[in-house]
Amino acid sequence: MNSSNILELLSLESRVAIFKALADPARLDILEMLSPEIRCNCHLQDQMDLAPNLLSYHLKILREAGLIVGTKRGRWVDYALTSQPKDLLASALPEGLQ
Amino acid sequence: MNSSNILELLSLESRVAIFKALADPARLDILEMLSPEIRCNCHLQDQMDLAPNLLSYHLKILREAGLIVGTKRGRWVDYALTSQPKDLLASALPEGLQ
DNA sequence: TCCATAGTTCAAAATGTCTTGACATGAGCA
DNA sequence: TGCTCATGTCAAGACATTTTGAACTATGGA
Repeated sequence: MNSSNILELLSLESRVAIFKALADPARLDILEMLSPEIRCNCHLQDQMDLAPNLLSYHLKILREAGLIVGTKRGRWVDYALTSQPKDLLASALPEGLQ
Repeated sequence: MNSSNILELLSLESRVAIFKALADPARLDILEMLSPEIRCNCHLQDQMDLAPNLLSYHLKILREAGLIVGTKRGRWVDYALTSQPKDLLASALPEGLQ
């Protein structure tokens, strides 16, 4: 499926949610840490100097936008970029910017 | 100049401003109208059902993010996408999403 | 010059997002 | 069971953005 097909499936709301998720320094930092590899919440916590509940809040926004996924592992949660973040993003962009 | 070089030049602030600019339905609409061609403010005005001052506000945010440029033509202003919106956007993204 | 029009700017109210602190949940271990 | 730790949820306040209405600037034409 190419990105113009996905585009028709993404609502304006979802597209806006994706850009809102990206529009915050803390969340850009989180995505950069997740870019090379999967990270547990605890690792992000160590790196970021954010209250734990605030980190949770930012991770939730990224999750709801579809950019990351979290999987439980015992008491911890591992976060990773979703499998096609590039496609998702391309679908969210206006045509001329793809 | 490739996008990783541009990335080093873009401040975190500018990167966030780009995504904030994209994180609004009205502004995504505007960008889509500008994607195929240059449009005068008056044309956008006709299509968008926004108060003129509100349209001005949204155009300003897009301008300040570096996504569009406006050039005066008599009483009107023509708006267009900047020449490298794709590169700009790629520079603003976290590595794994480029 | 005077007027009408296209567009912008400003201040204030309405709305939305972020941050904080207190509390809840659920897994592991004694 | 009872305790601790990692994470998440909730409500309230702090802060930022959007929207509104009024006033302003600049251009073209009578």
